[in-house]
Amino acid sequence: MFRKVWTMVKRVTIRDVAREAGVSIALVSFVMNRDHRRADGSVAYRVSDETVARITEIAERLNYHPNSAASSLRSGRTRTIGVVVSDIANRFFSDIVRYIENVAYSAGYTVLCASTDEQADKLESMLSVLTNKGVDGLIIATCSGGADAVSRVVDSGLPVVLLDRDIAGLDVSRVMLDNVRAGAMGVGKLYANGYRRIELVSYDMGISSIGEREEGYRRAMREVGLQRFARIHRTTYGNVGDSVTRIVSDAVGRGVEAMIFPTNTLSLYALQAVNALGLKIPNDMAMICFDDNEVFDLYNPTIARIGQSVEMLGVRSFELLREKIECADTPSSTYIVEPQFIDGLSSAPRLTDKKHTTK
Amino acid sequence: MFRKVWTMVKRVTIRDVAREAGVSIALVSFVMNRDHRRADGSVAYRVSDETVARITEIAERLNYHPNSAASSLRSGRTRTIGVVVSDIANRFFSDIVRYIENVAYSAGYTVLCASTDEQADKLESMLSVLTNKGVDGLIIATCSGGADAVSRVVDSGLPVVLLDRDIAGLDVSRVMLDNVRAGAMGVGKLYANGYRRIELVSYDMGISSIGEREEGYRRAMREVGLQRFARIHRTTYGNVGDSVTRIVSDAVGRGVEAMIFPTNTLSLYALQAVNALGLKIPNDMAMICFDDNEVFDLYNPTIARIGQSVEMLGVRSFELLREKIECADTPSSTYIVEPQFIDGLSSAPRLTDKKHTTK
DNA sequence: CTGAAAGCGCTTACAG
DNA sequence: CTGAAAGCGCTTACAG
Repeated sequence: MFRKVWTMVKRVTIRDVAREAGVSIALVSFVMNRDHRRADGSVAYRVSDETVARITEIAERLNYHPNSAASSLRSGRTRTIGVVVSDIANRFFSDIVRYIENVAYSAGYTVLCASTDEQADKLESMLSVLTNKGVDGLIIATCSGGADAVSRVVDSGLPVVLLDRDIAGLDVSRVMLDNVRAGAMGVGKLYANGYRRIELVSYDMGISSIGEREEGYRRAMREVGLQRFARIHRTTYGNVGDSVTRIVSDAVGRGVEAMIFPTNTLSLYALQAVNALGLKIPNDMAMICFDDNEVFDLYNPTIARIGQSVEMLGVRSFELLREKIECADTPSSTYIVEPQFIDGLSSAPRLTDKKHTTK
Repeated sequence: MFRKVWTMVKRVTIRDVAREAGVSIALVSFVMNRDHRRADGSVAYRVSDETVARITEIAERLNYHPNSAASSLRSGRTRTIGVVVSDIANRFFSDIVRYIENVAYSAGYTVLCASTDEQADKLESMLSVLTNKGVDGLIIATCSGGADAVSRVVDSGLPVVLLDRDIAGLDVSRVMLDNVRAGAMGVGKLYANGYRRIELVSYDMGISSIGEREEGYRRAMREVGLQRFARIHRTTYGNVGDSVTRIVSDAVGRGVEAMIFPTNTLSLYALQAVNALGLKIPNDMAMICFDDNEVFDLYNPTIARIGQSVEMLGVRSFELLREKIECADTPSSTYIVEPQFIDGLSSAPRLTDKKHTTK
């Protein structure tokens, strides 16, 4: 049965090309790889133009395609990278992966995807699958409890870029949002529009982005003298729906004027809660959401949110990874994406007859 | 520089395990692959339990991980599949890819993603990249003009499953929606709720799913005696926004009572148009959308739509592919997903004082 | 500027 | 039940 398959897909090898061209397989190999070598800057180009032309012509005519397993086995490189996120069906990550894919393919790399569902054991198993596959590097959005598994991969010497979520103390490149500023930004906008009792709905998940956004919120509340109103609600990932509704309902009952939902998933549950409770936004409660989703502009009223450039997150994380892969001495670097406030009626200036004091 | 990397990631090889265990490398190989062999049913299990235990224990202790490049080179299999869709950032496809990923990983396969942006030349280049990588099989949502490139891959003997979009005349497995029925379903629901002047907004793109949904619409209109109202508008992919708004505006002006938007992308643009035009749904115009998106339930009014099980699309396409990969003689089969109507207020019974005649 | 040769780490008949 | 040996198709020093 296998023999049948074998003969069907019988590949043209480098040997066939070499024979046809009357040169050695080494020369064919050299010609086929000249682009990569040039990109690396590692090897000088040394074959005459006519030889190159003849060999490439013959390769094309014979329909030669290098066997990448053989190439990988010999060279130790696969030109494949792994991208590990919490869930590729999560719009935030699927957008990023799309940009990574774009730049990776045009750089001659191929992308293996994996989702962790925010579970450390899945992260670990994904990392082991991908490293066994021999990926040249990894872009990782870690999850709570994932630090050890990621550290082990980093220690093995494999190039890693941390995306969106940090792990302290690792010598790796990083691409993340300025989360503290993003958290503070929500407070700033709401404050400027007359809201004072501003609360935050967050996760109890131990990932840096969440923690930093909370920190930004806290600091900003302090800075405008509202620390007495500061309150952070924490929901559990995977069980968010009901608790968000409960939290929002309770908050509105207590006279909370505005709430911030610092991830796209929380934001969607927040809108669901608003609908379920029949709240008038922003009169019953103002809100600022996070990330991007088409619903924010389609909803009535439009939803103000703090966005981050998924394009930059994707493109930069690939670029930083590529540098590490193609030049082992590249020092680690960090790229910080600035949050962008996208206005919406959900945080429109507060309508009120009584004046608020700042104090 | 490379030597440095080499020593850092110096792998434990099968030879080290064999030496440590005092057996041949062949036996180690056999033990390491026993699971896959069992799944194939192709080779009988023949090593004593104690030997297996000893070897696996040693492999674990030495932290042995098989080199998959070597394994692929020798065996001709990579345990990697390629998934080609139009855009992985499109919710419909990212959902499907997520399910494929789930089942693929648990079956020991890894997933390479690629997006075509509905461009045949990108499809072709993606297919060539993925086949060069030596994927064991491909799940393909083709695009307009992609038939030739896909046919060539199929002819090469590589297992292929067509997802969501058909190409006639190919001996491959298929997983698709019952598109004709889905198109008809929209008409049926609207008709039952009193709407008569029902039009369809579609693409001018040559993919089967679109064409079949149009066909279903046309047939259903004929069957309920409304062919005189049947009208299909075609927008151009990549330039949909403005034209949808124009089409909707014009339709409402002509007294059209309901419109069907037969893809998720068209649906989102439709909602944008409705907002831009300030239409009251369903009074100014009823609407039925397609696929799933959180906005449909969050929008006011809620949006009725025709959904398809992305889980089934993903899981089945992997299963059919796997069968083909692991048993070359498996005949092609087709799995049809039934459309599901999910109700919403956007197609609520028509409020009107004048009675409509069916004729 | 070009070639001969070693070898990457496995899997797979085949022989015992 | 187990081992010796060939070889998958490349890349890479090295020699000329």
